Amino acid sequence: MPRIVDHDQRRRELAETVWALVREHGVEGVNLRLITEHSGWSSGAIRHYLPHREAILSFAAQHMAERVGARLLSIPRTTDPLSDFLKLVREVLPLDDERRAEAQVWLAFVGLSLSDPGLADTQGVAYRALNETFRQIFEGFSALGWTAQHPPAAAAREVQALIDGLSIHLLLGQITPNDAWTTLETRIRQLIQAPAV
Amino acid sequence: MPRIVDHDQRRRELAETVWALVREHGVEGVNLRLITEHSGWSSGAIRHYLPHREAILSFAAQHMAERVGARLLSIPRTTDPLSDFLKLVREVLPLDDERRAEAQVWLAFVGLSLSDPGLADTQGVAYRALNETFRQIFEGFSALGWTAQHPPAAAAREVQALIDGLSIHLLLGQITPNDAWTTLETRIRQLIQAPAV
Amino acid sequence: MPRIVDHDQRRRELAETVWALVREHGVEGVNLRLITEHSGWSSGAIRHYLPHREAILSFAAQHMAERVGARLLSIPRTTDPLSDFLKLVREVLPLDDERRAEAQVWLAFVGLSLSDPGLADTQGVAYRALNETFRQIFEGFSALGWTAQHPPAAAAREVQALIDGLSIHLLLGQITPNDAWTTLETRIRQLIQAPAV
Amino acid sequence: MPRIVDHDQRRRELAETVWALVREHGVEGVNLRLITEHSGWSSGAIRHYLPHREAILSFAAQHMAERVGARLLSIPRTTDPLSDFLKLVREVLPLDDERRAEAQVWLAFVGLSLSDPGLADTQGVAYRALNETFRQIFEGFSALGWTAQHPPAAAAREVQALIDGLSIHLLLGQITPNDAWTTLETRIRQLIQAPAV
DNA sequence: CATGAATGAGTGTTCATTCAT
DNA sequence: TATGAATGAACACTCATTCAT
Repeated sequence: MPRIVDHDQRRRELAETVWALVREHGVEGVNLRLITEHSGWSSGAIRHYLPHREAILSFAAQHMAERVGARLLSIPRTTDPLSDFLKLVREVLPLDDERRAEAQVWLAFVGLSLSDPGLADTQGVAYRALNETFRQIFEGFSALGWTAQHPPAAAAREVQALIDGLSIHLLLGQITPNDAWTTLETRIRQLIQAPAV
Repeated sequence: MPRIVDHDQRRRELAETVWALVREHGVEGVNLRLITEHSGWSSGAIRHYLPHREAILSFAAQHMAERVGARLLSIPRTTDPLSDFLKLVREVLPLDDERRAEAQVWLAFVGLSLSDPGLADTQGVAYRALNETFRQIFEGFSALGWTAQHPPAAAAREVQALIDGLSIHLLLGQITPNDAWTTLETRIRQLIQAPAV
Repeated sequence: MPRIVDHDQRRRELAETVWALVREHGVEGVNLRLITEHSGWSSGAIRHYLPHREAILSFAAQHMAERVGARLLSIPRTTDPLSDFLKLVREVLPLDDERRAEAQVWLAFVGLSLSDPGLADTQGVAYRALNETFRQIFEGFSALGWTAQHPPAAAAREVQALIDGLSIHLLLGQITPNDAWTTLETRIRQLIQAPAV
Repeated sequence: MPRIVDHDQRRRELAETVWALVREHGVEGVNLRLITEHSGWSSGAIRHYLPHREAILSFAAQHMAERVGARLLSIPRTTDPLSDFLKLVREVLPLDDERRAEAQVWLAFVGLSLSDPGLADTQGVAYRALNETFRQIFEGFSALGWTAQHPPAAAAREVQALIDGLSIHLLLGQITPNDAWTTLETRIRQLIQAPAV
């Protein structure tokens, strides 16, 4: 009997190699030679798990979205929902190196997804997942009477746009992590205000 | 006697071909064969004006930024500065087909600029030019006493992030032009409020 | 205790899969992946019976020749030798779908055998076996005084060439089964004529 | 101005290299590396004239058919039509090395054409061109009253099948050039008989 | 200025074969 | 016996770039 292999585990391992290469060379700069060299696998072995380049990149993009999503879910809830929300938002902004790496991969794939319907799907799913999360949170605040004038969907939309816009500017090195965070936090605190007792 | 040719005019003509190709094939999908076929020029002729692929793409990105910048400058000033500002902001959001095309090119290049220092420069210049424009406008409002609590730089930063984030979501087809504009306009009107007399 | 397996039976089963694939993809289009998929065997299992691709193809060609030969031998003899001969000849012309499939495999291998000595051997053996059969038959007619002027060997040669030529033209779709059969039958009836009493 | 090149001349030159390689390695054994090595051209140069492997092989097959056709047309007519016809037929049988080489290429392509519609077309055209030539010749004999019982179309069909069958057997080394020629000549002389005066 | 022929390294992908299990 | 993971050379093809004309 041949060795038994967890195909999905292998794919996830490979995705991490791909992320690193995407950061360094851009998505289109990632080729199979680089992947074989950095992953230590032969091209044939890779093919067992992901049949071609497109599948490799697509899986890497998808797995990245899943990883971020999973991390958001793992944030513990406290008795302070505003603080919880700020913590969650902090998880997606590229304020430190790890998150910056993730965002680089995200932006590289977003740029490509404009002319690649497959990647566009992946990006769409990721957008909607986060949007839904935000909307539910704002509905929670709304139920508490904490968001006077903003409909939850509009607030979710605005915060998400602000996050993605600030992310780009952070990645381009045009704003500092501090400014980005202040901008976002200030706006969120405006949107969500506990009613005076 | 060599024919007299306006090199820069030629380059600009070429850039328009490149934009169209970037939209259809993505930046990395643009190759010289496509450019020769769609521009009607031979590869050798192209070489006279832009020596290699990188220069072609870089010029196309730069010229795009300049075109948008020029359009913003051409907006006439009226006696209603808020309305002027909203008009200006509308010019950069991808709400119609023309602007959408521009934004596609922009985002394609942004995605690439993460792993390409040359393009990153171009994007940085474009960012700072717009940021400066916004800041000056907000300073104008500030001088009028129309922006109570927001420092001009912070307001400019926020609006610019909102624009770029909404642009991405528009390009990805995740929000409607209407929602995008409402989100942006509402926020700008919050930031800029004429003091009660 | 190892399972007892009839190796030759397995090989013959495999050959039938290979024939089908040869018809659809051409000899060179047949690869191990296709064979594993269509035979339901793993590549390792195949290897037990036929060590490599060349052996697989060679066996398939050989087994095809044997199958045709066996069918010819199984034709019952009657008291009418001319009719028997015509029946035999009908068995090798690709006039119906089954025989057409056989002939396709034959021709595919013939085309290859020009640059593959191993296959050429197989084709040579098949040629000589049929030639011998034909010669003996013509010698029979000769003994009966039914073939006035044609030496048996020459007649065998001509009929065999006619069969193979017509087969190619049938396979290429350039003549109809009817025309092919008429051509062959007419010629055979000329070659073999019962003497007037 | 770049060097001016006769594309078709180049293609014909290339075809000769391809023929030699087909003879040695079989059609499927011909790869671009071999072609570049034996033609002395770079792969890119080849691409200028024939865009991919399929086009190279297809052109080689087609050009071979055209070459044989042209040679048949160049045979001078004499006052002895039977002798002319025998001369023409000799031109297509692989009796000497040059014609043998041609026939090898032909057979290799025929074998492939069964699973390749494009090549099948080429082979069909070649078949019909020769068939038409033969039929017209037999009609000429018929008009002279030299072919008593055989309809021209049937005679053409038979001779063509005989030629192709004998060609295969010659290529497979199963008959001698002498036997092949005797078989064919004898049969043709039977089909075409000047009426007794 | 302009052409397009020519280069050849580099790409993704295929595939027969090996071999640990 | 049998599996299928793993190998890596080979393949057709692409492409930015060079350069003689």
